[in-house]
Amino acid sequence: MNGLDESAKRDRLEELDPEAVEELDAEEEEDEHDLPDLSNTDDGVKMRAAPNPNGPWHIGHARMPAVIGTYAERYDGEFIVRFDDTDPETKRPDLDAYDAILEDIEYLGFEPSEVYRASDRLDIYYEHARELIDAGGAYTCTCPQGDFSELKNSGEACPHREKDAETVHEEFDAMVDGEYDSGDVVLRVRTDIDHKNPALRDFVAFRMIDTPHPREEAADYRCWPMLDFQSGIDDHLTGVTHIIRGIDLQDSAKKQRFVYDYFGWEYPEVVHWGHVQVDAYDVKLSTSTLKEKIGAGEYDGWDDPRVPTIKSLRRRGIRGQAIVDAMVELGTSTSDVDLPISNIYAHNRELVDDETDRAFAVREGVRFEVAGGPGSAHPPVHPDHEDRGERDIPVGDSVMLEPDDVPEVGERVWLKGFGPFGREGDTLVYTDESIDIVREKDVPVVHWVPTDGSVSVRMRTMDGDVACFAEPGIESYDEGDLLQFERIGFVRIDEQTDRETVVYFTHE
RNA sequence: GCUCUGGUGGUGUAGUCCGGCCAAUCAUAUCACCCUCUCACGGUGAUGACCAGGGUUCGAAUCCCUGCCGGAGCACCA
Repeated sequence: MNGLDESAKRDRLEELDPEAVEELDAEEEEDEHDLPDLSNTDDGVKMRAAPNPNGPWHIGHARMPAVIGTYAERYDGEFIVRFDDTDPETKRPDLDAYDAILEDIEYLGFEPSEVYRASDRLDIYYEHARELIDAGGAYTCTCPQGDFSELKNSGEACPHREKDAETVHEEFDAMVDGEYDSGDVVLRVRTDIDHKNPALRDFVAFRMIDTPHPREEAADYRCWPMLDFQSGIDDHLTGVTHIIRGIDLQDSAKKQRFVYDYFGWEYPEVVHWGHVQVDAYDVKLSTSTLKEKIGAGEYDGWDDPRVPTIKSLRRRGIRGQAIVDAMVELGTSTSDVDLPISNIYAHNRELVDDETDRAFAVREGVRFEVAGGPGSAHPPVHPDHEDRGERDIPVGDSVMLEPDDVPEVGERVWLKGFGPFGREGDTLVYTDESIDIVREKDVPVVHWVPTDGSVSVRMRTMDGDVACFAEPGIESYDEGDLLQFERIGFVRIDEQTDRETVVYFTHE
């Protein structure tokens, strides 16, 4: 049977056992995935997100948990979070970011099976460095940075490369004990000094940093591992089977394989993906840029609607699932990808539309007296679900319309859920006509609010705040609830006070 | 300069390994129509792509060559 191709196999099976074909089809349907298959999954799947906790996450960061979380579910595996916080100086960790990141992951709908902090594990790295020295795989080097770079580029070893292990041990111990200052000495991995790719030649594994780590538990260490060493050791020790990382780390696996070879370890499967760009924002998707601008007061904080962070999307009422869906659709290709924010919106709309109650709100309301009419309006809570009941909007002497919806004198308009009106001067006069005028005469149907009793709303959008009035009744919603302002878009109730309701605009 | 690595509609993706079933999949986007007391949701339809040029072949998105364009690394950042 193995000599046959898929379709021939299927045809043959069809003859022998039609039911089995149906089962096969059902299985295939379940097997359809947005993400490509992982290779080598027989021994399980364990992946990791290894963020540097130097700030809360922007939208691009959501891709890692989205994809590895999805893979973990698909292969019945797991994923861990490891904070790669081994640079107390130039990429200094932000103490609040550890929990902020874990919250973001939870909001996206995933739970890591384990959480590590590299800064808790220095002794483990030292231990492995010593083993590596014993294996002849590392040496201490006091070359000035520029000098080594020149030697390296011409494929020449530096004089320190042939030191005996004993000396290297002594010097490394002194590094660990903090007896050197920043820049004085490093521990290098002995790779291949004339490897054709200069990027892989004898890279740095440990260096000295004078600035104490912000975490108290790690503040006494001065000898810090570099990413390629630390991450390589940890991936093996924590049982990671599959690594996904950016194309900027394309050489990491190649560097780390030298270390793995010294230890006799097997390297995990690796997938590289490109960068994600999200449209619709003026700011770069960069933690340090955001930190700077927020610090300078250009934005209100990490959840300002104008800022491309996960916290911002969350506050706007976008479901974590919508972000995950959009990210998973991007796949894992090595080229850079553009993610239109509208894609996240489309997924969100699909998730929330059916269960979100409707309400009226007008921006820049134009006031009209009303004459006649039923005195109160009863539009449905949701047009597709009569069983959810109807709203009750008492109408006093006047209503407000949006400027675009104001009819000309003599024209008619249908106030949604209320009835037909004709404009006479600045008064809307009830005409008591049937809905046929909408169906047959193209009378526009518009939303509105009563002047009396409507609620002052501040709607925060990506383009700034908009003052609105919303129908009475929205006070009864809780903070965190979603609403659809009919003909405007979805909003999330952020804050209810006596004076006003603050909502965040989600999307149309 | 050296070394990696890519290029399918506006966007993302399938197909590329093992050439034909690809006049190229699906989603989103945009437009139109239908439904509708929302411009939401839903339905129907339309728009729109194999980077370029050569070669191999009966046949190329797929293989080969050249070119063009892009991304990344060559840090005591992650």
